Amino acid sequence: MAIPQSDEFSILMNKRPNLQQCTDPQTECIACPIRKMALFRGVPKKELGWTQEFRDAQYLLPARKTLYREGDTAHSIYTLFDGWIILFKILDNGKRQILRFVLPGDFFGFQVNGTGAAAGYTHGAQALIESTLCAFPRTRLRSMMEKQPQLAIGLAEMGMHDMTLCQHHLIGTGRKNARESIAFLLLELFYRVRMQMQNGFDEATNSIIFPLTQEDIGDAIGLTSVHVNRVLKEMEREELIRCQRKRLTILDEETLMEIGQFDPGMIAPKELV
Amino acid sequence: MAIPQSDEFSILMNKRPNLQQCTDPQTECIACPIRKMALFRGVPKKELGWTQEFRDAQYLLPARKTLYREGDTAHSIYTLFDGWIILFKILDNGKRQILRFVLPGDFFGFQVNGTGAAAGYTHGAQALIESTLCAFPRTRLRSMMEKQPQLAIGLAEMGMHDMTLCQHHLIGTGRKNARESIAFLLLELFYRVRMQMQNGFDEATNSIIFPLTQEDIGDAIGLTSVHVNRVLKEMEREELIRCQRKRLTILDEETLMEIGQFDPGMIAPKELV
DNA sequence: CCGTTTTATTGATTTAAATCAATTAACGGA
DNA sequence: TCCGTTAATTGATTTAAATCAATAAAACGG
Repeated sequence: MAIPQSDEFSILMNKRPNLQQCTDPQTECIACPIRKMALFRGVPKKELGWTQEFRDAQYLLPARKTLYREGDTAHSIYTLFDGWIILFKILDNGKRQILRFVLPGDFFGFQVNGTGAAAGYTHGAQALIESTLCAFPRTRLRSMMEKQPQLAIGLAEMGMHDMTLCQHHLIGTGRKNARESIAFLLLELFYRVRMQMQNGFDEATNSIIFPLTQEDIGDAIGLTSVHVNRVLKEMEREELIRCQRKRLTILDEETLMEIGQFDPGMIAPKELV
Repeated sequence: MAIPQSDEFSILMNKRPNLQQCTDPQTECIACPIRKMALFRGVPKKELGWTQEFRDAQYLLPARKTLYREGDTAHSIYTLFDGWIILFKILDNGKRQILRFVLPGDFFGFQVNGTGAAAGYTHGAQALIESTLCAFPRTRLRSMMEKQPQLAIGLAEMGMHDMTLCQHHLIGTGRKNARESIAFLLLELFYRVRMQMQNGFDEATNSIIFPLTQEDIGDAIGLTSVHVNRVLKEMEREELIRCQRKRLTILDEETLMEIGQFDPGMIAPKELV
């Protein structure tokens, strides 16, 4: 299947040196296995033909590479097809705050400052592991939504879900101690990977792929990597978790949920009505 | 002008004992002065007639009263017409995290767990000062959006704006110290009140109405009221601000912006495209 | 496989903010 | 205007987490 190269494509490739176009895209939108949880969840299958037209192309972003930086001109919005991406912001003092962990099916890149051609991303985006992205030109987003109101509703619903996660992170950094906050984050990511990543979860060992460094964890919840390490080590000594070799194993889910005040329902996707 | 009492009205009045219906609503939706920044921003004026039909009624919520608690059945979504409301969550340990400050024109009450009749609010809502609300029955939200896609786009845009604020709060609690975090919050609220509240801003003194207690400030950014007090006092000694008698005066905006790493553009309402 | 660069780990010390504890000031209602 | 309650203020002390510092262990790129 050939995907036509739009104008946006060449722009995108110039501006995003780390991207490689997928020569053999894995799916058409209509058959997309993650569609049910993604932006197009509410869009009837027969309508998905035109989604394909809007879509720019599928791209591959290698592990640890930057997709865009804060302030970069925002040409595209993205759906993550496969992989793991972080959105973050660097402060004046050099510290980094991770704003969001993007997993397959999640939609990102729509938060910008300014409008039209002057729109610039409010945050940076970087891959933790090799990731496959579907890119949609921003310029067509509004007409897409006008053509298919379900899309706007879907966008609002996803926004609501992201908001819930952001608020829980806020609670974590604001009103929980390191142990509680880390327990919550580990469980959140564990449940999300289990739901969203085809190959991320290993049922036999109750473990997930976990590409975060201890510094990443710290930057997500406002701690130093040193302190994250101490807390993780203690949790390992208590046989609550095992966190090694880019794999996170949950050994005592119940206790961990109590510590983190975590309930899977809290992070389940929401419907608007 | 008589507003018909819907079924939802009686439900609402039973479930929300603090609410009083406005006998003389201040405006029809079509003439609403805050519409331009609210949910109906994008809706053409000639279409606003039906908004009126969807709207339940206008209500008055006295100062310091609770509108709803976390877990309460979610019958309505709200637009704040006038006043000041906080959305918050109480943790197991009794601590409170303020999630959002709602100012006139803001839309809230749509974050729920569960669907349909089982939907319950994920957070509590309480008035800081006497507030006037427009209530819309949740059950009609989807049909409203299908009738008027602009509404869904507007909702997505407002969600994006709220998300930006939430992310900035996350940065504040996660990666800023008390002084920086407080400076940012004061400026954010100062700018928002100036933009959103007709009577909130006094140009002569460069001050705003500021009904937060020092405990509220602390609960918003993850500090104790004792520490908030010390930082505020120091800022007053430095002639950066004056914060007394429910009024906040900004004396040295420039320095304060530097301390808080604040830029008004960061919190400006965003457009989706 | 090997040198290089990141990450993880652990100990010693410091510090920003919490906690504990009183007072004083302001506010709201009778 | 008085009284009871809530909010603000200030000092003394403790503590969770940061910082500083030094290896050890993994991961990576040829």
